[in-house]
Amino acid sequence: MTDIDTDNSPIPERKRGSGVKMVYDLLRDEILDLVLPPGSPIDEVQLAERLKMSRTPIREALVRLAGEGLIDTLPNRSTMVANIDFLNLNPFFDALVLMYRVTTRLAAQNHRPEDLPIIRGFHEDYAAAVQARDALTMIATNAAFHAAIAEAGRNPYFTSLFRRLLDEGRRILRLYYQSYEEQFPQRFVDEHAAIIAAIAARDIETADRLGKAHAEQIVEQVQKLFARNNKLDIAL
Amino acid sequence: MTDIDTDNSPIPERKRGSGVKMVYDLLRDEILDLVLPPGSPIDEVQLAERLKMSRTPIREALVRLAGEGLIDTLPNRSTMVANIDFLNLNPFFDALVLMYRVTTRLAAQNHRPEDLPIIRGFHEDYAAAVQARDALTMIATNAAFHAAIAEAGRNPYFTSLFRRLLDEGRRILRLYYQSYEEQFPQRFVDEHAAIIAAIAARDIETADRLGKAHAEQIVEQVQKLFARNNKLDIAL
DNA sequence: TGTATTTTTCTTGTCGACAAATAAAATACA
DNA sequence: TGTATTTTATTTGTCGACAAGAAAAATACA
Repeated sequence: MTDIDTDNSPIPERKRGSGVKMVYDLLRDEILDLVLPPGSPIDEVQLAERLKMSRTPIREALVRLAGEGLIDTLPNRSTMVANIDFLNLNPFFDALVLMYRVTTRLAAQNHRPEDLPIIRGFHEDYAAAVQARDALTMIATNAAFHAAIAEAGRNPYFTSLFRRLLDEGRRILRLYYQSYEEQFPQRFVDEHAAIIAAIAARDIETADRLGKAHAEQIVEQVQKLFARNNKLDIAL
Repeated sequence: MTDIDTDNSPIPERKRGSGVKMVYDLLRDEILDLVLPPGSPIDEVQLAERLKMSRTPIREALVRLAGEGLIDTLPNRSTMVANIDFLNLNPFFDALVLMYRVTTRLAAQNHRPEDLPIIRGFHEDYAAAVQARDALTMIATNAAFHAAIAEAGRNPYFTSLFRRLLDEGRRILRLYYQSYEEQFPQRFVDEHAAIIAAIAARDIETADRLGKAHAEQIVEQVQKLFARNNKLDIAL
């Protein structure tokens, strides 16, 4: 082995403020896709070596992730990917259903014409993923679709909470879809279309009702997966 | 002026993890009490000198505060206390009213016996502040009272959003009470008592209704202050 | 005098190093 | 052999220093 890099390290330089964002995005994606499963230890030094930067920007990214509840930090000890409380998902479901409702309702009330193409774009991406039976893309595009609706509702407080819930939902769904290759039914695509129509028509009450029903469908679907999984666990 | 500290700097040492929390709490309090008004620049070096520590823990505290929306950071440039969008407080009011409702409802549903003494304690603190016509303590204890109710509701997603809204509310109220020495009416104390009763009785619907009415009262009160202030602004 | 360009200053972002706190390993002791 | 104590090792929290980026100041030019 020689001292000279095989690639002669041509461009090891990054732009000045990009380090933190790079680490943040990388870790966030790996956490949400369960590449880093809940409970995984996160080693600052190791990350620093891998990404060829000092610990400082990595530390800042970790602080931000901790603020969003994606990692847990034990003082003076280890830091690890946040666990999911599978024994009591009710608070999560409660918050998720309410935010589905509220953001859909507000989108019907406050959206601007330029919002609709964006929402429709994610809707089509989602439909394509359903067609292709690509569960992972379905999970991600579904979250993006509803996040876009929330943006159109123009309430940053609701939007930020909803994004956090959708992120957590990605982790939960990913956990079950990777083992069972389940898929969202076509029904969800149709419901998305109906939601878009209600928003475009500025029909607030219908949007509210559809948002709530859609959310409860999803919760029910997840709970079904859970029940089946628990039965299997017991059977084994 | 001599080089020797007047106090001989006897214990300049802090415990290891306490630096960040100290800075965070200090800045948070100063921001919420408008000691640092919206738009104030925050100088890392200056803070480091004042608190006799390096910039690293200060930076970490700033990252956390930015994550909570209390400060804004411009890349490679200044960082300053987050502004308040006075021209459009509707999203704030919408979110505030909904969280008042939801947290009060959930408290009626999920509280445990040990939660009630805590809630009643803040209730008494608030009543005392009203009696003493101490506007600042009223603002703070009112927020603490409702945060305690949210905790009893045991939904961390709602609680964290609600805390953020209550923080923002402290800033808004503080701005107006410091100029007009207005005060919350006795009515709010009575409403608080009724809310506690509904929670203790586990009367979910009543708690929901009272929480909503109480929130709308507060929003109306704030909007009244705004209207009066705007009239004065125009008159001047 | 007004505008464009260069220089300076000031603040932030990143780095490498060191010390404290904890966990793990090793040792002593019963 | 089992428990308590010391020692080692690993990881975090903090520090001081330096360089990049942008604003402000100074200069050049019309």
